[in-house]
Amino acid sequence: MKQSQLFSKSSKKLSEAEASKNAQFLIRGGFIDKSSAGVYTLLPMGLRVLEKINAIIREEINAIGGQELLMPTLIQKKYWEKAGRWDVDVIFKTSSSITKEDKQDFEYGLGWTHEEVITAIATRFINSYKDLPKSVYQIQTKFRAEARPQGGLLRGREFSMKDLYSFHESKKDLNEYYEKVIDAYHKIFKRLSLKALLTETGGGAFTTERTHEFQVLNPAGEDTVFYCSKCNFCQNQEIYDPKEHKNCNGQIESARAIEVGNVFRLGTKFSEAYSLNFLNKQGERKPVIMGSYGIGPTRVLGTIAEVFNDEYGLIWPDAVAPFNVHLIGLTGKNSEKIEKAAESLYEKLISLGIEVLYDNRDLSAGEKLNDADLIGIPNRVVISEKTLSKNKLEIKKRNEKGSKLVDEKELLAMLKK
RNA sequence: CGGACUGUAGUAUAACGGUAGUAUACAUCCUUGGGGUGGAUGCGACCCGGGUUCAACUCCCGGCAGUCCGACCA
Repeated sequence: MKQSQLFSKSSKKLSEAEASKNAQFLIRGGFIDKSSAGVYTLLPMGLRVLEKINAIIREEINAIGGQELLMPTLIQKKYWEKAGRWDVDVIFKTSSSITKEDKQDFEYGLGWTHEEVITAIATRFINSYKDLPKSVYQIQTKFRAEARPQGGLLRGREFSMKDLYSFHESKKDLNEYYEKVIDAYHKIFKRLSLKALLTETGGGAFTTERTHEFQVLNPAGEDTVFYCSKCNFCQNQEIYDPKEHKNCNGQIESARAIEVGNVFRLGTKFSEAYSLNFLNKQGERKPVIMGSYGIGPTRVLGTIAEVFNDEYGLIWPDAVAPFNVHLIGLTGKNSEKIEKAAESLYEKLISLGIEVLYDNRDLSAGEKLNDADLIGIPNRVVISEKTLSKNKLEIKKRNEKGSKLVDEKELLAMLKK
């Protein structure tokens, strides 16, 4: 991608009112654009990052047998009513009926979660113990009428969500799958370079049992967790009980944290509301036992931006960076020569399958270098009069201080790693 | 949803009851050429509705929108 052709531009200043770091850097860098409170456009570069996050999530969820599907966003009133979730604060409702005569049939709520829809669908396909277990997921935009969106991408009214639902014949089978999902989530967050603590918390309205969420320690988080510096003990403030920290002499500390994922044992709440039953081996009719598991990719994007940055801008981890290489031609007096060299390196990197953002704009060195810091691509490669005269290239890692002069061969070897 | 504050060029900001200023971005030109180079010219704005007034971007009321604090948060 040539930077001169990029749809977005970076900007130097942003309203001081925009408090969160992730919003500041993502908006300034041209990754997202704020449309209204809690509602954002993902600009081309932001979408590239999001798609990389999604790809990692898909790989790991597919690996535990999740099958991807896509449910509707417009969900009729009757679905919500069955489980008693039509009159909730967070639901966005269509403001008026489509036809005056047939009002009832045309009331919709925008999907803020999909337990009701997936359960209704499953009644068509799950009838026997032979049909179990099953698990399906989607990555879709969710809508929630949050009273106060805040923290940039951390809490929005419209956001993307990977929601996975599983169906089981027994509690035991659910519990086994629950552990598998926890494993998969650990892998996902590790690949995303996020240190996510498996945290015990309450079950909300679903269940009196404990459930789990994945929390990334960060001051921008809305939750407070208590965790042990030695063992895996970690509890949300909501349920924290120091007596439960046993067999370990580690110190308990508390910190703010961002919830990037959660796992729930739904039990039979929805299967009973929707008569999702199956016949077991003995021919007995039983409600299907369900689980639901969420990760918010846009919130993950915001979290990564919130965690990986310095005073100059973002520092993307390799796995999700919008590009691998930011190639900069510092054109000057000999601009033709430099442009030519940069252009040919650009073509070469592309032919090798390396994702490159090539800054071919006619700007001063300072502007280009500052922009590179703001955008935060992991490898910065500079071609200039100085490097050209030595027949070398300069490479600098965004997360390291010094730069190196190397020849093309060495550069390619470094990038292949 | 309660409380506080704020709405001015694409963006960020200033002043003023009477001609709306600056920076940046953008356009053209000159200059500079490894950390937002310097300069010239140009383009471009008072959230909406009502009220007070000779006159409202400015004061008052209502709406809408935003930010922050709190409550809420599968």
